[in-house]
This record gives sequence, C-alpha cells and structure tokens, in this order.
Amino acid sequence: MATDKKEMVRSLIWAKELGEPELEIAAKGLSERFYPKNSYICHRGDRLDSWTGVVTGLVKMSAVSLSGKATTFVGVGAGGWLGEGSMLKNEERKYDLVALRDTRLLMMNKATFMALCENSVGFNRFLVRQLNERLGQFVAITEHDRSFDAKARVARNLSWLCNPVLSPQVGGVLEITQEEVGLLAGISRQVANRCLKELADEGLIDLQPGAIRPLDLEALSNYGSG
DNA sequence: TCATTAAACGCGT
DNA sequence: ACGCGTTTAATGA
Repeated sequence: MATDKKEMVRSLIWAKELGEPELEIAAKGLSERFYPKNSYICHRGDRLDSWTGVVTGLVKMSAVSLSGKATTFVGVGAGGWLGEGSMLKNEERKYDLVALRDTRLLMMNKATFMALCENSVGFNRFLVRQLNERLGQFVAITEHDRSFDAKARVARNLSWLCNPVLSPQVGGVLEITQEEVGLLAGISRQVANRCLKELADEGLIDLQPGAIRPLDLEALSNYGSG
C-alpha cells in the first residue's frame, strides 16, 4: 500500500485511537471523491453506504424535523465525519448533504466501517464521543426550533463549526463567507449580514473579509437560551 | 404596511 | 475575481 495514503490516514481525527493493523484496514477502505460547489452528496432517502469525512471544504447537513415542518442545518467543516448513524442502523439517510463550496471527501465503505466497529475499541471510543457531540447539537436544535430566531441559529452554527470533535481542523478563525453562513442558518445573505453585525456589536465575534473569528464560544453556543 | 427576498451595482481587497 | 455593503423591485404576511 502507498505510504502517503497511510500517512494521510494517520492524520485523521480518529486515527490516534487506532493501532497499526487497524490503520491498515482503514486505509484500504478509504477512497477520495471531489464534489464541486453546490452539488448534492446525497439526498434524503438515499442509501449512501459510506461513512464520510470532510478533507477540505464545507458540507451542509439539512435535517427535517419529525413533524416534517422545520428544516434545520448543521455545517461540517474540514476534518469532520458524518453518517455513522446511517451506518450503524442500516437505514437510509434522514437528511440531505450539500457541498457549500468545492469539497473533497473521504468515503469509508461499509464493510470497513463495520470491521472497525467490531474489532477496534479505539474506533468505538471515537464513535461514542462523536455521537455524544451530535446529540448535543440536536438537543440544542429542538430547544430553539420553536423560537426560530435567525441570530440564535447563526450563533449556534458558528459555535458548532468550532467544535473540536466535529470539525477538528477548523482552527481559531472560521474561513467562511457571509453567504455560506446564510446557507447554514437557512437565511438570505442580507439577514446573515445583519445577524453577524449584531453579534459583532455584542462582542461575540470579530468580522473579517471571508472569515469570522469567534471571541466568545460559550456565549455563542448558548445564544438564545438565557 | 412591514419584513424578506433575489438581483444588481459599486467598492475595496 | 471575490467578498461585502447597499439599493432596488417584487413578494407575501
């Protein structure tokens, strides 16, 4: 096997939990794919039988609430992984996946994913941590879904993109345009611009061209819930 | 009305 | 070329 691929696998968020033979298995089951801006990675209802990691770019998960009424969005940035729920439950996707900009993905085929699940304690440890973080997001979504405050959605999405487990390679500054913020929060560019300016006035973020520096992650993630 | 939207334009990088 | 701020006109509550 090519050593550069093994090195690449070593840099993934869950790799440090794995031993050498497990890394070997993982590397064999991974392939890279490119999705141009605005392209769909999968539609709701599809059986995409791969666990998916974001190498570069930005992916939007759009989930529809149980009532089928409100749709909410979660961004996944570079280094983040998604789809483990659909893998584990062997069911179709409950959400759309869209590349918000040119995006490179790593796909792990299902057999490899299941093999790691069954044989690697470290891999399971990572999955539990990941699922726990996601659970926190969806709890937060149901909390402030009833008061659809655009600013609160923007604030939460920004804080989520800084989550070190779910978007590990996103560092101190978010390289994200205001248009992309709008897409993630389900609002237009104008409203995104207004919300960001208000958040900046409140001292929670620092606005730069093409980038946002969060100043108070705690306040952002709790925005709207007192 | 009032808020929101897409489209367009201009500005600065 | 791109991100951003603003204006405009259309739409809908």
